[in-house]
Amino acid sequence: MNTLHHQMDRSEQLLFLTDDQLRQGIELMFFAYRGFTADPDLILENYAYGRAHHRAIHFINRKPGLTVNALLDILGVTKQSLNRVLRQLVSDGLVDSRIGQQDRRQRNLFLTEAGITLERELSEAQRKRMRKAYSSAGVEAVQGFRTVLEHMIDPNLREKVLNLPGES
Amino acid sequence: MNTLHHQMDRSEQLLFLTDDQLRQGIELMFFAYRGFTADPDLILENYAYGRAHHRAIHFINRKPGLTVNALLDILGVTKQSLNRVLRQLVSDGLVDSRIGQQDRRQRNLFLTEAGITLERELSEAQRKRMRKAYSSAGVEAVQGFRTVLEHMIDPNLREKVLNLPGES
DNA sequence: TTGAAAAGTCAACAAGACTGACATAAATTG
DNA sequence: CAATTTATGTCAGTCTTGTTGACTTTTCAA
Repeated sequence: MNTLHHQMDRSEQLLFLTDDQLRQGIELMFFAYRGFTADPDLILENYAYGRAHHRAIHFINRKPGLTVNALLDILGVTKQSLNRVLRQLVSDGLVDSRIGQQDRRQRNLFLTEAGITLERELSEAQRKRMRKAYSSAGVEAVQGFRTVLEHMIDPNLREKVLNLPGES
Repeated sequence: MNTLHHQMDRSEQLLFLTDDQLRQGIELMFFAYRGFTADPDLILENYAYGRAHHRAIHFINRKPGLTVNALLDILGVTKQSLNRVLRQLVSDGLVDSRIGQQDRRQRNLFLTEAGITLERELSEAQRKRMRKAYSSAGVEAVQGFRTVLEHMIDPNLREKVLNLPGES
């Protein structure tokens, strides 16, 4: 019902999106995501950590001092789930949890020196793969990649997530 | 050490890839993958199935009659892990496991009518999101998206996986 | 015939999600 | 000020999906 192109809006007609082309995109996402997580996963094994730890470390590094609730919001997991990971990271000395200045109920999360070191090791590996993919694909491809991914994010989260920029 | 661009090859110099741009790509992958799996996940809940079931169903539909070993190879999990899922799907009447014609040790996997129905429901949802993203992004963006993702796949798997085309 | 391969199974374990219930401290509101 | 809400943390139990290791059956191939 897609191949005879009634019912398609203008942009879809321009693209001629067959189910087969869409399926290729779907599989590409599946296999690429596996590649995307492969390098950090290997590193994390040496520390007996998992992806959950990586994600926490990434976003704490990304927005130093963010609160637990803010992190929960970004990660989209329950506080019990995050807490397990966070407790480990704090007791292992990778994350520092400081009582909030304005609101003493809140906890502001920071990476310690050790935390920053691990974050760097993980993100170096991930950037290396991303850099290779970007380089092989070329400038225009990169822009296209970003645009499609942005549109794949849930509309509710899109704004929140794309406006995350903190540091640089 | 990336910002002062020594040590970069030609294509990287052309792209001017800062760590910050790469980090944006990384986060885009994270959030987009979440969107990518969100719709099927909702559907699967109604059947008390998970992503593992979805993946099996997807690739059995993709290459009807493929063997257990071939599926293991694609999915990259242990046979014990796959077997648990497969056993459910077979006993629930979604997958048919037939003794191999040439080699009777093998099992050829097929979707039943019910399996095809569920596959369609799942892939419709996923294609819908993919179609929207593609349409909003435009033709050139789609090509770029595909190119970058292809390069993000593990080099070992890349060939194997991109040459999967079976049906259409 | 002997050994290897394909598939299946049992058992135990771990990570990382979930729900539900409850506790504490601090802020906010009436 | 008292009552309520918010932010965080924790305990306990469950589920899915992955893992290792050991073992069996059937079948093919040398």
